Amino acid sequence: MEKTFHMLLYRAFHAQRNYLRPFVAEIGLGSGQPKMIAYLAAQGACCQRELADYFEIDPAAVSRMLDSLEKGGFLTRRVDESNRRADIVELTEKGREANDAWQAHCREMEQIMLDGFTPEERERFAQYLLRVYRNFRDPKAGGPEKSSRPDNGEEGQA
Amino acid sequence: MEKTFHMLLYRAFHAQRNYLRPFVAEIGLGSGQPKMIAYLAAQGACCQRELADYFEIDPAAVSRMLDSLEKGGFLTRRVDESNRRADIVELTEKGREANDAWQAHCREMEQIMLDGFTPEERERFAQYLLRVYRNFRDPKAGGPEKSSRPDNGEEGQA
DNA sequence: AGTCAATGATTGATATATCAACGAGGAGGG
DNA sequence: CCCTCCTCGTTGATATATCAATCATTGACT
Repeated sequence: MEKTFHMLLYRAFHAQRNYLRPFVAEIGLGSGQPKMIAYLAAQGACCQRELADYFEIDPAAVSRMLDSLEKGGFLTRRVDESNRRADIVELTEKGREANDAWQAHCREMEQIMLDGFTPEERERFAQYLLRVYRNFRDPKAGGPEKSSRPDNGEEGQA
Repeated sequence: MEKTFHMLLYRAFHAQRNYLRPFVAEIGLGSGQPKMIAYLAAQGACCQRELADYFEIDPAAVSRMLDSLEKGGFLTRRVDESNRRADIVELTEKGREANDAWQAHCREMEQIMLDGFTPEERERFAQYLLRVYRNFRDPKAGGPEKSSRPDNGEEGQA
């Protein structure tokens, strides 16, 4: 059990999340919020649907996280006048500062987690993770056909 | 942003979780419950503290998940007479059957996610994930040590 | 023994996620 | 023009997770 990939991925992911938790709290964010401000800092203003699509989470989760971030002054929401269903979400200066602090912790974390990895190993590791992600997105369907995974769009977002 | 290890790990982990979700629901379990019954099936009866320690989650989360599993008839709880603070948690037959179904889905998932990986690549990938986990558990404490060689197969952790 | 700290489990408050249902706005076909 | 369908966002119900506080039991020290 300990050596299944399911468990190995669980351990690595949880260790990462547990490492970051105190830093995220110190910045004044909730555990799922840094990725929102990171996307907004990197890609600029966007609608909530784009955030939900990019991180593959439910739009409802985005809605509630942005409520909290907006109340905390990290971002603003305003109606998109060219499509009045959508909101335009944009970072404030406070949001950008929070992102800078978070990125610094992420860089430090990457040094710790990859300690002892050669550049070649880092590259291979990144490729392995990406291949796993792509295998889930585009399964080979070689065996029994499962129709539970309808086609989901393009791969080259952002 | 897309190519940070933080994001790559997030993508791989989420894809795995999203793949498993419909199967877990079909078995009649919640998203965090399969790992509980998997541990109990593999290691035998234990107390709740042991589950919390093994999966590195809060004992409160274990308590509530076991409430649900007990109510669903997947396991039983009884007081440990040799330490009346602790409960002994043990799978029922229904719990073992649920685990069998879950393990089957896990094996199928591993085939999908590692499609195209050679045996050597699988082994390297597993070692990389394990090294990341161990780097988080035992950080090098800041020193510029270049010669760490953590690829020994032994692990005396826990 | 009697006090006090540590341990195992539970409960409450809150954040993150899902799904389902809804309201509001927009796009096309009668 | 109006009706239908689709999209974007929100809200409610529920599951998983955290932290903090509590209760009961155990163990250790005086």
